[in-house]
Order: sequence, then C-alpha cells, then structure tokens
Amino acid sequence: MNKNMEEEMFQMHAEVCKSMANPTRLKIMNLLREGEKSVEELRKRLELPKANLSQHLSILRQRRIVSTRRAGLNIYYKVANPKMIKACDILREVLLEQLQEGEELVRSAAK
Amino acid sequence: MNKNMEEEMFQMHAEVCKSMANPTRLKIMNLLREGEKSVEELRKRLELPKANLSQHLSILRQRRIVSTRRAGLNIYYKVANPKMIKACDILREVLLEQLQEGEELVRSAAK
DNA sequence: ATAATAATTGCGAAATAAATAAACTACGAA
DNA sequence: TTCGTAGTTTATTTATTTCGCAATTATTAT
Repeated sequence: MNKNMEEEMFQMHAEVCKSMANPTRLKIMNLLREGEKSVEELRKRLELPKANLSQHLSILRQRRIVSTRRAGLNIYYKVANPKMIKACDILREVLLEQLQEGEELVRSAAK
Repeated sequence: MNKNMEEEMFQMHAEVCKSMANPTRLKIMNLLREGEKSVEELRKRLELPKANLSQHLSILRQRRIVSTRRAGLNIYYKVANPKMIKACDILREVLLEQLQEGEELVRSAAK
C-alpha cells in the first residue's frame, strides 16, 4: 500500500467515524440492529422531526453504513455491514470498562 | 439499564467516535499501535506543529483512548485499551470491502 | 389530474471543531 | 538561577456540523 492510498484510507476511516459520531445516528443504528425499519417507524421510535431524521439517514447512507429499499411509499433502512455493529459493540465494551474504573472521571472529561 | 443511562451511553459513545473522527488522530493511533511513543517522536513521524499535535493528543487523552507517562522531559503516550485498536481494524476491514465493491462510488460519497 | 402520505432537499442560524501563532509550564543541566 | 528542550494552553480565525423550517419529489389512491 503506497503513501497516498494510506492517506486516503485515514481520510475515509475518519469519515466513517464522523458518521457514527452523533448520538442520534447511534440510536438509529441501535434500532436497525433489530432489522430493517421504515423512516416512519424510526421517526416514531426516536420522536424526531422527519427532516432531521432524514438528514441523519442521509449521512449514514452516503458512507454506506446503511442501505435502503423502497416498497411503495415507504423506504426501508438496514445496516449495510454487520461489522459496523460489531465495531459499535466493542466501543460500548470499552465504555463499560471505563465506567467500572471510575464513573466520575469519564463524566468530567466529557465537558 | 434505565432510559437516562441509555441516553448517557449514546452520548459517551458519540464522544469516543468524535475522538476518532479525524485523520490526524487516526494516524496517531496507528503509530501508537507499535508501542508507546513520546510527543517528540510522534511530531517527527507526523510532521505536525507541536501545538497542534498536543491538542490532538489532549482530545484522545480526555476520552481515555490514550494514557500517558512522564519520564524526564518526555511524555510517553500509549493506547489505553487494545480494544480501541480492534475497533479500528474492523472499520478498516469494512472500508476495504467497500473498496472491493466499487471504488468510484465511495469516492463520490466522500464529497 | 388532484390529493394524501412518506421521504428528501435546500437554506440560514447557532453551535462545535480545527489550525495557527504566541505565551506559558515542567523538568533537567550547567 | 538561568538556560534549553519537551510539552501544554490560550486566543483567534476559519471550517464543519446540526437543527428547524419551507419547499420539493415520489408513490399510491380517488
């Protein structure tokens, strides 16, 4: 792998992380873990303005973290690659470990 | 796990993702994968102004993604939890799979 | 064709993140 | 105690994200 491709990989990797770097989008991923859902279903579960939800879905779709399928009026979203879920699970494990080490420290660092 | 704690977890999870959502910080993590390194070593390898490097390190440290140790004039950084590396590796796998599926699509989505 | 529902897009405002340079702190040696 | 090296912090500017709202598109039913 040459230098420019390395650079490109770091850039793309950062883009993927950015897509996951938002609580709402993580909640979306968490719902889609159960299986595919229409935008309307997601909107009801998340209680979000549909325009805003659509924007978040668009970000996930652009990075191909989710994929879509239209059926009549509805568009169904699902997780494109189960490895994304695996990556999320690992991060959650890390967070739980940190909480066990001492909750108050984590909370102050978040500010 | 109750509702507020769930909310808190998504928030923290997003913060961790944000910390990783930057090419420079991913490069730092990639160097630290080899083992602990001083700021000066990192600066030479990354060719970055030390103030800027220090800010990036600070972000990683605040989220406890890296930890530090001082020895004389030098401060050595290392990856705090090897699971972070594992999570990065999985994301890289996903990216490589996407590249195999069709490079041009990924590149246009990055814009 | 028109209406109704589901979803996306464009745009402006507010909040956040990033890069730079300058000032500052910490340690060790002369 | 002051000088040099390693590293951090602060202030400022610029770029990016996020959100709400209005307008628009796509599909189906009347």
